[in-house]
Amino acid sequence: MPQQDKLQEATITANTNQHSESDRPHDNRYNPQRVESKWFERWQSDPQLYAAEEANSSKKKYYVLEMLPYPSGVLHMGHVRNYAIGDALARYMWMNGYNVLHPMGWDSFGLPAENAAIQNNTPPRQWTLGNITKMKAQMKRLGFAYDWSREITTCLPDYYRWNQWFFLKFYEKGLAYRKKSKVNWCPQCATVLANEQVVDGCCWRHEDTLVEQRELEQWFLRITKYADELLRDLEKLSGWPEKVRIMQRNWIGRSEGTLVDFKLDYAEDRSGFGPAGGTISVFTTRVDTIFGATSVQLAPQHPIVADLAASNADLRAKVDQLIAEQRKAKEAGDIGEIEKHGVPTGRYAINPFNGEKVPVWVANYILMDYGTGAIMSVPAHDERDYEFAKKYKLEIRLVVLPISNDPEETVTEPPLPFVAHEGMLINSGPYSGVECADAIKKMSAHAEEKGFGKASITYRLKDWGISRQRYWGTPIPMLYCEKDGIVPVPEKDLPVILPENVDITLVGGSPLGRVSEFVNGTCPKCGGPARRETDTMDTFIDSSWYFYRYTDAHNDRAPFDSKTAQYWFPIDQYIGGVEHAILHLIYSRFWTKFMRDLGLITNDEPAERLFTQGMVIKDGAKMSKSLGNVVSPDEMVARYGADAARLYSLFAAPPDRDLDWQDSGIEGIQRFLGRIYRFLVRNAAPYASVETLPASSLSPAERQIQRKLHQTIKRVSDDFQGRWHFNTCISAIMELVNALYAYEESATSESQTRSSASAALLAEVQRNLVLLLAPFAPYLAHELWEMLGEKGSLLKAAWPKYDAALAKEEELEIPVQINGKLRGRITVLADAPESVVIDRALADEKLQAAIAGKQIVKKIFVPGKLVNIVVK
RNA sequence: GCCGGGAUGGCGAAAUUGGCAGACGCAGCGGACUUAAAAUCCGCAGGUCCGAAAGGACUGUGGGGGUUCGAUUCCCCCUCCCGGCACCA
Repeated sequence: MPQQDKLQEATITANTNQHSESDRPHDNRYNPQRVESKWFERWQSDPQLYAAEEANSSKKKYYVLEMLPYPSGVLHMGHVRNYAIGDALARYMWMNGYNVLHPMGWDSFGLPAENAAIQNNTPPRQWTLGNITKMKAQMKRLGFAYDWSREITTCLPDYYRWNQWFFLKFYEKGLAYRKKSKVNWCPQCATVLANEQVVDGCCWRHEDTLVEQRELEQWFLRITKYADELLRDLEKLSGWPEKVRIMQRNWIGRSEGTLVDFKLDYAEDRSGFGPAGGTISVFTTRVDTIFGATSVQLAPQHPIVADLAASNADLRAKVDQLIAEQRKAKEAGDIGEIEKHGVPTGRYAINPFNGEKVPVWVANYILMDYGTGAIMSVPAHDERDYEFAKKYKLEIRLVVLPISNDPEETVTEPPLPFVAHEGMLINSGPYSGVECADAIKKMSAHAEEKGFGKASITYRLKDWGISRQRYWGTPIPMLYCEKDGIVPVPEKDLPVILPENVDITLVGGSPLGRVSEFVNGTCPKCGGPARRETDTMDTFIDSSWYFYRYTDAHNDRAPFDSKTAQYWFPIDQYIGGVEHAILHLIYSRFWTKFMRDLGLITNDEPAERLFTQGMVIKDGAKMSKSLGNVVSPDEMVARYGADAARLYSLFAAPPDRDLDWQDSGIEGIQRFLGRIYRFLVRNAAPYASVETLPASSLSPAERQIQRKLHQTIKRVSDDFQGRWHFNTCISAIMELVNALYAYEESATSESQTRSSASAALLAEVQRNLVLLLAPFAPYLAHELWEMLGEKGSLLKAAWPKYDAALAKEEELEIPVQINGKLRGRITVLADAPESVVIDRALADEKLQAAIAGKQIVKKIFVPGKLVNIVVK
């Protein structure tokens, strides 16, 4: 990747310790800066350290991926947490003998680079690449084990050319198309604004300039073609959080219903149809209630409304008012709370089921971008229609009655609106007496037979508009020729390079449109002049397939090699913020399905398992500059070390929950690391035997340490396999260290010389302690590994195994309850049978006193847990 | 409004299958070391009450009810907080 070489290699100013005496190898004070800078240097000198093996490796593969960051210039604590989780997992998998792929890259196109360019007069490319250099250095300093040889940078041509290649494939397959669509337009800037740049309906840069809605031709990707599969395959994603699957399901929003055509009635005025024609197609999930339809409601932007208003200035003004109300509500984010308004058009439409004429209205609560932008209004059986009909005194006609469980009972009129689906039709011509569900089927079939409608499925999901009138993005590889129309750039001419030195500070239209050498192209068909597409692609394109590129990052003939991707995919574990639950993760799934249909891959889904970590908050709020509660990772690393920063972000809360950052908490973690360090400085000894010491050769105190060790290995291993509560893993390791301190104190007070067994045990415990620590605090673990005299790589040292027999307690203190209340404790052998334990409990003096004079009703024994004596 | 998630000491949290609530850590208090402090090491610690103490009683996981020998955990109702979606026809 030649472009990568232009990036300055990370230069690091790891704080080297000023006190030179601390260069003594076994200074008994833990100095994170000394330890970390030493290992940092070593790790930098080995670029192959974290490299994944080739796809033909005989080892089992494991692909662990954290969402790639936008290179804003600084890492924040949310990143640290995300990457600490992934890094711990990657290291754990390495130690378990897997061929691990753990890559990192940069989602480096996007608006902030343009804003920075305008503010600081720095070209977007320079600004972005500079930020990448800074953040890469931060990541390296934090000790994350990435295979940097696979690094991808989406804003560089060797990556984005494949965006263009994919776009051509979408176009080829008819899945990329152009259509007119509304955009936010600031007349002052003469450019398009993203939704988040519209503040209170005005431009973010021109506070008193109202943003207009303009219709522009835009490129769309036909994600709706996959809507059904995207929905269906959610079932397969058992390794994804239920929350994310539900969010995606709602986002796709599949809705079964019926399309019904209402013809405009022109009996009185045959002056005719406008361009939109004379048919209003409505979508309804309740076609069974159509005999109760007493009006048709159109969205204010409906084309038929435009026709009707064309010759009616009064109507036009009222409709414009409705549009304004709707837009205002949408911007305020409460379209659901909008006060319903409507205006009658004065025209009528004909209900094809009964030939009835119903008035046609325009209403501000009808959305043009859902369904057909038109509904039939059934006030008796819909909340919204009811509210509207009450307000405008429209007819309310009951056509469904509840079904009584008791056939004898006379059915009374239900309170309105009656929206339940369980009911029976009345006043519905031939369908009276039919139950709702049945009626929907019959009436849909009837509509289709008669040619005025059909059963239909509507999705909330819309096609993906990918055009951005922006500079810093992937150029869309299309040409417009006077003669040949829209012509794709031939594959061999890719990439269409984003020009440099474009003045984006000027307002007025798309920046690329002002670069004549870019705009003026040649039609590949006729050789004549052609205008290049000047829009760029949405940056979500970049992140929709980047994880495939990691498997074969330097391929210059294809986005990646299919066989290689097949080896690595699906991603075994994907980790990122829940804020990407919908857009990024739905686009990624869509892209995967499209690539599968192209024959590039064989997997249906990109990621087997998904983990969404919680946010990092401070003082009860998300960290933000405006609140002044931002904690800087650099500062934490400088003060406490990378290990402490990482360990704390894992310790303070389970990874899936929000983490409340407390500066005092990280100090405690640093103390803990110091405790381990000092213990090993005092006790480090080479581990000679591979065999675990037999329990019989140990004293009770030693046996207790051995037991604690095996319990700790079990707890940490189980969590990696299961629920990922690293906070409890770390507390388990703390408990082990505390036990070692207690043991050390008791041992030194008892005798000055240690038995050979206890020396061997201590060596075994320390070695395993370092192994357990390795995924969480790699710097210190490596230092201690060396201190123990170990020669091999800690990264690939075998993860410790526990012995269930050694982990088992021999004696247990069991609580004894009387009527469920704790009344005493007895100590019994772990495997003591029920009779023995109950007898012991009953024999206990204190318990006898509590039972005295009462009758024992029941004795409950839960092995290893408790005894409960129920008395009267 | 709908869909998720959550509420446990002064604070972050733990309790993995209905079985000793508060592990581990922070802050706090006491002690050791020190001329002193920092650092370190050891100990105490949910609340209320009784007791000189050892110890004991009661109470306690947002609120109310239920199931159970036993509920932080299961069921019903309610309150508040966080996130997502929202006139979706």
